[in-house]
Amino acid sequence: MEYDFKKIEEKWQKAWVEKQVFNVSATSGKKKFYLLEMFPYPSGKIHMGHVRNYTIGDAFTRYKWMQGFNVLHPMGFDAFGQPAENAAIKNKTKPDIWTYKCIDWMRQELKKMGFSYDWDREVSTCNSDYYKWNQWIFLKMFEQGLAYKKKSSVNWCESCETTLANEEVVDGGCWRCKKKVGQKDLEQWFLKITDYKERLFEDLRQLKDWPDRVIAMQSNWIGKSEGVEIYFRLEGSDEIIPVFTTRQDTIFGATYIVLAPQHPLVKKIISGKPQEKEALRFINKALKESKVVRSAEDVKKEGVFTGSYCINPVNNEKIPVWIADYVLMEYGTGAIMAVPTHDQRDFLFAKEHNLPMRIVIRPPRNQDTKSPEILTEAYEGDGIQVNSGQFDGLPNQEAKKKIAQWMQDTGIGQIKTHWRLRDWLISRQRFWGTPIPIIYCEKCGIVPVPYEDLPVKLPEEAPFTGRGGSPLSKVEEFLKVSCPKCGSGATRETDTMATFFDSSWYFLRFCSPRFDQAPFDKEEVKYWMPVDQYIGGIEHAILHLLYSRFFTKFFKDLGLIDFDEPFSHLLTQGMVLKDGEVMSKSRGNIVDPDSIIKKYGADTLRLYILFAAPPEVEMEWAESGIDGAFRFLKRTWRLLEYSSKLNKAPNQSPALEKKMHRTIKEVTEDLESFKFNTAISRIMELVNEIYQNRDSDIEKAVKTTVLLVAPFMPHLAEEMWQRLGNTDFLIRVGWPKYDEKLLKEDTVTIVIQINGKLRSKIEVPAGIEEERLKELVLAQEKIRQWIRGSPVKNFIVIPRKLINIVV
RNA sequence: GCGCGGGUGGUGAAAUGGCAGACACGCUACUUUGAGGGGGUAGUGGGGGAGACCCUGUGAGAGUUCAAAUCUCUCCCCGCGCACCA
Repeated sequence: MEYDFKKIEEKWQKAWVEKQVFNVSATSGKKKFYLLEMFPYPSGKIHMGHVRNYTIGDAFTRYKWMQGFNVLHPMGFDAFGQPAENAAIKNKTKPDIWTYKCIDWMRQELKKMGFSYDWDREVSTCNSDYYKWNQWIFLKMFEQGLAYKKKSSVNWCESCETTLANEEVVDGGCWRCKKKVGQKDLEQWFLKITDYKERLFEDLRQLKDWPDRVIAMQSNWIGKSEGVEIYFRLEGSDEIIPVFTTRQDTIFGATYIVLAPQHPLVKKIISGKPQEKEALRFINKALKESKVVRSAEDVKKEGVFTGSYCINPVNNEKIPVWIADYVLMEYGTGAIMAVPTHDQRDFLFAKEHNLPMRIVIRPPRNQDTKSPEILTEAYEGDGIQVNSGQFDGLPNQEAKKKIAQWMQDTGIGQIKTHWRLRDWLISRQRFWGTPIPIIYCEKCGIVPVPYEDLPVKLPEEAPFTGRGGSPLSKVEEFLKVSCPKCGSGATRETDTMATFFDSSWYFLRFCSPRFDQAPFDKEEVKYWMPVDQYIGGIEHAILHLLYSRFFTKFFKDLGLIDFDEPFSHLLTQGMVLKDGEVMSKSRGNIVDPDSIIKKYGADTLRLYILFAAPPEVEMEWAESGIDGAFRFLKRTWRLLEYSSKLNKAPNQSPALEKKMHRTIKEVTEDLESFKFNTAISRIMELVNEIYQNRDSDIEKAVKTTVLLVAPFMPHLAEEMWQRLGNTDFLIRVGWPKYDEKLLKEDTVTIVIQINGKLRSKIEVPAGIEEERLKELVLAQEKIRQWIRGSPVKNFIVIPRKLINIVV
């Protein structure tokens, strides 16, 4: 009875589809569970990262089914994006043809893994019946003033001829083509996510079942900080330069201020100064650089003196005004007060350019506050105020509050809350995305496309040359329209939406994927949402999750839903590495899941990937581990042979029964916290125990084993279940239960330590009294020799576990 | 630079204050009269010992504790994220 995985896997994959076992509908009275994995970009082939993500999700889905939940587990494709356009340029094909081919391919591969998806709910974001609702949502946002246009200096990739969000710039280069990114001024569409900053920040508290790490990243990204805006007057002028700081306690140590190169006052300040030429050269150079300049270690702190001075309002000191590219126009007021003694970046800059310093906070152990020149680095910690006028002697945290209030009272500054979060640029000068449903009319201006005219469809044909902006702008029949308001000639917006827009609400679409009255059916969403368990890569910890949270809050405000947060539980899985590196085409270290499936079957791949490491951490791909997984499958399979001999077998072994119940308990607990690796190892132990007891009645234990492995290796489990004489699909069979009474042990082994070192063990009745235990231990020959008459200073008893004798 | 993870045998990893290395991979020996990534049994952190056993050991160092892989501090290294965030 060979284990023919190919035949078995095909058989059950077919059966699941034919009997529609994973097709669900909202059924009131039935407890629901919505499990979602981040849908893939259809690049063509699935990679190990997908396999890991979806295997984790599938195992949990099947477990939830067996627990009696009505489980929604959908799959779709995040199908818009630049690779399709690049493929069109390169291969003289069309983005839609390329994309749909890739989707077909990937769907095939996902099916071969035996994942429990309700395929009837599949969506692709590039279908007009999906992106129509992107446009609908955009129009709603436009009505609310949440979608607006502004001119803004954006990252511009010459190679891709497109704007890039800051998020899309990696090491000063385009995140796709890696080429250097410059800047360009364009009228762009933005979404006013900043209107939601308080709620996005406050509601993080609701997300108790998200990893702390992700909460921390989101929190830092939104970046609420309380501080003071301080007003510096330009010397010999009425011009005021506002500066935001959270370190107002260091204001007496501000020895210069620095403006961003884009600061509006820069040109005025330098004009007519001897430094003007040099300053202009520096500014022009800085403006050409992309906005995202990440500090490499060897990057010098570059900057120039403007020739102007301003007045530090707390002590009327005249301090120089500099320009430097380490100050960003986008953050704060585009100007900073520099305190080199207490900010490391300012310190490095001051050293480089020979600027003055003053210590204003004394570290707890350091008395010398007169010689800043001997410092080797800035002191950023807490301490006592010095050289700070009336605030001398106060602990700086206390001074922080007092100084803020004093500034507010005297008008030197104003207490302000500052947020880091900026509005979201969604315009893309690309073809393969959702057209922004806006029309420009010479008479009426910006006119939204009427709802009844949606969707604004992408044209069938467009020239894909890769040059000179978006292909859409060259398609006449798309471009030329009549104004919906006045009927005169007008043109369409040719920008398309960033694909993050598409994925910010797909989890809602899955609840009613064919609904044609609105993006989603309120009633369906009411039943299924929120997503009970969301699973995906850590790389989406900020943007995708933040945007999805933003959309959810927006829908709530529209009255379409009644919850604040879309994802109750979040699991971020680790990456799959090969030889310590991420698998990638460029590194040439990709292991194709398909080749593993051919050789060993999907169940083996699933088992291996779950067994190799806990889901949250990176896992190292080691092919040798596959053999072990394959062996375990065959070993489990062979249990059938022994169970066929069952009839003759005498009673069940009590030890085996005990092990069985213990295993059920442990596996259940492990699954609840996604510890698949230890869950599997416990099942392995149970199987080992069955083999030890194969001469007794093992029927119950084998059946239990089949149920326990069902989430991990479902094809094999279904086949075994059937051969054991059952007819139900496993997801409809209840998850096994354990008997608490059988878990109790009559005796326990207690470890005996002397001075913390393991010296002996003793087996005693489980309920033994402490005094009796003490007697027994001290009577042990070995223990007597170790103690050798020294007085026992301490005798620590940890019930049922351990004794430590201190002598 | 900032933020977040992590460092345990030859390998993937267990153990989250209480027996370090569960479960696997690999390796070694034996075994099964049928080879080719078959099954079974035993062994396997390092050092010492014929042996019962002993010493030692979780990146380095210090601390807390009866007891530390686990908690605290300093340092080193690796990975990931980021908008030099004032």
